[in-house]
Amino acid sequence: MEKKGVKIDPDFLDKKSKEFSLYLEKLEKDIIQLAGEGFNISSPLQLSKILFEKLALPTKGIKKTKNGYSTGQKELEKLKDYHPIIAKIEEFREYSKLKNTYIDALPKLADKNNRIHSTFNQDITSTGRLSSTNPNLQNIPIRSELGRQIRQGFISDNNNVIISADYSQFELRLAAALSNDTGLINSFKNNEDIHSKTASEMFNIPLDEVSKDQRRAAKVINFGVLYGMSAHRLASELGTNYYEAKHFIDNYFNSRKPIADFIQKTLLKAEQEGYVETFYGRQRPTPDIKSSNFIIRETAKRAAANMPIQGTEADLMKRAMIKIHKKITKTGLGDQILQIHDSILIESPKENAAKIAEILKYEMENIAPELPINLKVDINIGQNWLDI
DNA sequence: CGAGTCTGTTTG
DNA sequence: GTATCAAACAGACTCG
Repeated sequence: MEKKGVKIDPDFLDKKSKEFSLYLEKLEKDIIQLAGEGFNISSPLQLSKILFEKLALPTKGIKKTKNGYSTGQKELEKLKDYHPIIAKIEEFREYSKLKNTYIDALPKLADKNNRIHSTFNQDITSTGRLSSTNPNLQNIPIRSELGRQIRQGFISDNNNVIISADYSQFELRLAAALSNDTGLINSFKNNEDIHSKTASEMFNIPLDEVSKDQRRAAKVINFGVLYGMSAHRLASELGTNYYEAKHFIDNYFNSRKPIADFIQKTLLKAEQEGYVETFYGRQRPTPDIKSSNFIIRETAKRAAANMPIQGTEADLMKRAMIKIHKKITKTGLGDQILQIHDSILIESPKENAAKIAEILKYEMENIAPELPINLKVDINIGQNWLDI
């Protein structure tokens, strides 16, 4: 992946850069106007003074940092109704982040063939995942519509296509497998909507009576509570009160006994053995589990509960990548160009795409027959990273 | 002036 | 009373 690199479209990114520049200038003008004086919008310290001293916006419920009131996204959201400058600042942050970190940075790193060669570190993370640096190609935007467009700047070479293979619900499937939660395992086997299923069990109602909000709550819980999300944060994410959130969490663990037991077992191991491990034996030491400091100790517990699942995912991905190298690269069909934790990207001549798709799906879905879970892989094919 | 920290934003 | 895990990076800022 490092040697092959991934091709970008510098003309596309240059065009985007100019668009963004124009709009940022306009935003900056508007913000200065609303503030009544010039200042560096990118400086949280200066911005904080403008918002909370000059404009005297309410500070009730605003988090403090070392240097004053916080201007983070969450805090700005609370101020939105008090002043039109807030929305502009949020927009300024979004556009400048995308321009500075991606649109302008990526073309500088390309070689003469317009390919970017990231470094994939194999000995950095505490769970066994890869990490990507210079540039980090594992955090290219996708969640916001504006940011997602940047993916159009990642393209295949002439006559080639990009093929993506993503594990569906990787984390939850691994949690089900490692805890041997037969109910959850069967739900996956039957291809059920897992968030709706969770909601129906949590709220003790039939599957077809699950409301949109109930499904949304179950989804947040499926991703967060597994690793120790507090009732407090769950309440703020769902917009409900603390007691209801606490009730949700209790219900969740009551209806997912095997997962609750698995977490307990993992924590006990961390305390007694001083480490936790993946299904295949990759270890992470857990010295902080015995810390006398509550915050450090509780943080260590959450990290310990998370590691076997995230780490087993990482083990499986690495095993899959080796298999794919053997079946796809060594046979001359195509090259791996990126790995993003639960997802692999291949570049190949377009006439090989169908064959590669078939190999990817089969090899990745059958990478761990020893685990009591069926893995599911989604394949997409396109000319650029936005279309897949 | 360079190294390191802080704040804030991006991803799985 | 404390509270989701795992990463990288830009720009501002501080320190020696």
